[in-house]
Amino acid sequence: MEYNFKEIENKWQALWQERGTYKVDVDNSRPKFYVLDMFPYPSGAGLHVGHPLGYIASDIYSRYKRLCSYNVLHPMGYDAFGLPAEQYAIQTGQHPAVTTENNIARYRSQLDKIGFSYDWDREVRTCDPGYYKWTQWAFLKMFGHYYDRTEDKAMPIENLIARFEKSGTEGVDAACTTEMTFTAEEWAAMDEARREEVLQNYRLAFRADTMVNWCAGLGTVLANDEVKDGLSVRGGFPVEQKRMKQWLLRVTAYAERLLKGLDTLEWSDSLKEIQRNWIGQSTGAQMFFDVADSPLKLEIFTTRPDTIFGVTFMVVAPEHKDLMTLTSDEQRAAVEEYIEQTKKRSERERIAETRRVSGVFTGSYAVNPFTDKKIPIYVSDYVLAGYGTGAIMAVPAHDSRDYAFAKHFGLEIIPVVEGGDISVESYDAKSGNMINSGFITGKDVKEAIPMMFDEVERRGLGHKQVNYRLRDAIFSRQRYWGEPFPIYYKNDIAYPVDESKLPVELPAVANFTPTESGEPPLARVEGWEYETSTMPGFAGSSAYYLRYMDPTNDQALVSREANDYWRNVDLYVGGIEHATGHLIYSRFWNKFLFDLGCVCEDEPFKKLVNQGMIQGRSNFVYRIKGTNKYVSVGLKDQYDTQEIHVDVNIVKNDVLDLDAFRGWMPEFKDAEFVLEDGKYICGWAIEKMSKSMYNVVNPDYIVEQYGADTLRMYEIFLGPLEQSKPWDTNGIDGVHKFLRRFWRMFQDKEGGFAVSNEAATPAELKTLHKTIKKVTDDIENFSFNTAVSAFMICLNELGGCNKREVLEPLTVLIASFAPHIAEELWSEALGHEGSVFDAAMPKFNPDHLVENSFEYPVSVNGKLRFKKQIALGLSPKEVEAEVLADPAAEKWLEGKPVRKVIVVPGKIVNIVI
RNA sequence: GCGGAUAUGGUGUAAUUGGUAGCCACGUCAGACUUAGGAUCUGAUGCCGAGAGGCGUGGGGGUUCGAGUCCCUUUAUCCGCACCA
Repeated sequence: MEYNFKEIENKWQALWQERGTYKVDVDNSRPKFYVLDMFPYPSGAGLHVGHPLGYIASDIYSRYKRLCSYNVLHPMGYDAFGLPAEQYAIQTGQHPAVTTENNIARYRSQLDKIGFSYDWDREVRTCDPGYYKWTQWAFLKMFGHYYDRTEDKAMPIENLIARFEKSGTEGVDAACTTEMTFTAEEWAAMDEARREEVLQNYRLAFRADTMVNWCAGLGTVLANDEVKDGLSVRGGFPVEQKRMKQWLLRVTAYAERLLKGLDTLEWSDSLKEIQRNWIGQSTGAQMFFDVADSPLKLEIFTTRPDTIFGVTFMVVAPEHKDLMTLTSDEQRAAVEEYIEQTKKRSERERIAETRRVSGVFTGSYAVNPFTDKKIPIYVSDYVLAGYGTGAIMAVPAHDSRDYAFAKHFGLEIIPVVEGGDISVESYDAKSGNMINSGFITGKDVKEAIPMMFDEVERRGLGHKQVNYRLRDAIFSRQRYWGEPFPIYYKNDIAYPVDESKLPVELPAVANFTPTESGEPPLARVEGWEYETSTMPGFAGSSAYYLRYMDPTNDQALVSREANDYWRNVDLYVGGIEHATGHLIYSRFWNKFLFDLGCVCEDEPFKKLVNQGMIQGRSNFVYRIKGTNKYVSVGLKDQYDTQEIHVDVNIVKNDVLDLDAFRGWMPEFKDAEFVLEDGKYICGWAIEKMSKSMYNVVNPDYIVEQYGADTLRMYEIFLGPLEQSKPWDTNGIDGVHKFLRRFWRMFQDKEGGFAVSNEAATPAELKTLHKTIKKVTDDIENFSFNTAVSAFMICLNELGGCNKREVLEPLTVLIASFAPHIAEELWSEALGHEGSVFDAAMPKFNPDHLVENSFEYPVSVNGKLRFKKQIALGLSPKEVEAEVLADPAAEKWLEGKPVRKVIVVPGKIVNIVI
């Protein structure tokens, strides 16, 4: 009986569905384990062979945990709202609701073919009203809360109002956009509009007039993580800075907790580092500089208060709030022109011209509080309005940007730290002795910094301050395909929709295209009485892992019972591209819900594994220029050729199928070839997998040709999970061959299933238990590629062994990787009823590994070494004699039977007991 | 510029974590069987050399009895941040 993977896979996929094999529920008698994949955007292109890698890895782990008798939650859903889905709809001229539905159906059929263990009863779609009700609900909660720094958590906005009524801002320490001070009387005197304006300064979801990333190509604003190098991540359209009134989430309120929480997570160091950089914490001093002949004080932020004796000028950002006040009449025209110029420069230009020095003197002077010298105040766009206070104290001797600026404008440069040569360049290092610096002269920089913090505070010049690079997330999009805001307006005051009225459903419209002006599509809907922007893509994906726990609950996002049991995600598998987007927002969202007492864990994703990207491997043919003749790669240098991508599906092991090539496209119909060794060998290169490079491999095709089990095992056999690597269909035969061999082990010579009940030999048991140990260790370490190797070694060693005692545990062991074949063999060849996944993971028994090596202490040449055993220039026999005569070794070996002493000449000693 | 990662045969990779580098596959070569096939099985396969032997983990240095692994330095590639004070 041949290994008919098609029949087996269809049979078991149907049976799993019929029996509800992967359905899970809260079961307090068993420990839970939650394995989550980052749910996909159902794009129009469908899955290519790279997409399922992470799903396969998490599926292996889920099945393994289940075999270890955990109650495993392993759900799947669709991130269906947002730009990608909408862009696809616009491109194809169909309604996003229709394309989304179609794309989901296609994804589902592709996923089903691979044989995943998802509990599809728990599927969520972010575009379902029943789902986005809870996205809107969370938004309302954020609207109704502020972040209290004293309590270090989110608190109801009513508490803040009560405090304002009682004592104004006195004693209030809350996260806000701009610091405010007012009394209870002043609060009482405010009208409703003014009060709401004040509250928006504190709400965790708030509306503000701020500089935003405006993308005309997409017709919407974007969050910082959706912009890269001045271009939109989706579509690559230019992005400009524009002042607009937008909804934002006060993510910055959680900056410190987001940073600290990282230490508790089992994430890769590189991913944690990306998040740390994104949050960008820096400790420094917030200080006030007096402005000469003015009541104004200039507030700055610096991480190097030690260099204050070297401050020779100040710089403010073009958008600085006090700039016009600082500007003298003589300089007014020049400054105004500079501001105008800055506005015109796009984000891209600013990035491109990073090192170009520009700026204008404001006409005012500040006073250096430590030297009492008058120093000029400049405006320049190298100072950013959005970071710190939008103003800096410039220390040209020790900051390369200040240095360039000082050189350009001929300003004084005073060195205050020893080291470097400031006639050539600034000395930026944070080490060396202070010079020219009054009371800190002679101190090291590391000592001087804390001394200056103290001195600044003692003199009342300012205080120590922690700053973050992280910005509040822009939360509105001028697009159609997203969650509507549960907000309506009266006299431009925002009011929340009552919770009982949720969800506010997205209206069906015929025209959903964005507009150039930024007027959202919903503004065209007659009778639409709510906010016309919609929420961004990350809104729906921020709490989906909670919804899987209790997907149909219409009373709560997740019930207390379900959340108490499933808690948070034990293993999260997905791409690293979400490091600064989804993975920050989700953590923020979860921490907020945690503060409210809605969820029981502070962090959503305990362990996270980033699968590497699977790239394409393109093939090329070489056309001799001006002809229809193609030359094999080894001979191409003898001709003047042109490289042409050729479909990888008509190439096998880099050998071109000539007939298939002639039939591929009309222009190749009469192609002629210059062969080498009778073959046409193609060139190859690693590139992104994309249609235009003809290197896309569809998983459906692989499943058709080799079966899902082969696809699953081959994907992970390609290399380490976390590493990026190219897909190469060559080589898949090795894995397929392995599965066929495994299948044949259960058969007799006539080809019928027959397993022997004969007892296994010690050698067979040794192989089996070595494999159990290796494979379970490898799964725990996500080293799936080496686990597959271990299976292959196992079969090589077992030869034709067909004993039940060996095959039965092997079948369970392999079931996580190749579930279909395991199920079939489990029931048909081994005669079990029910699923192999109701069995238990085979237990490793070290007794079967007869030979064990141990380290032991030994003295050689008078030196006692405990770590490893060393023999210097001795023959094996001499070492053996010496080792056995060694009192330390003797003591260590006491009572242990010595089987063998292994000596690698002159090098190693191992004792086998 | 700052931060992170990677570098091993023709190819993908492995290495008990400092102990005989190249496991397992692909490919290639040779052989067996054969209904001639993209089936199955067996063997060989890092490089140089006829051989003994020598050389070999991007380059250079170091620690060590011993380094793919640790340290310093350098190069290349990829990723993240980027005028962040």
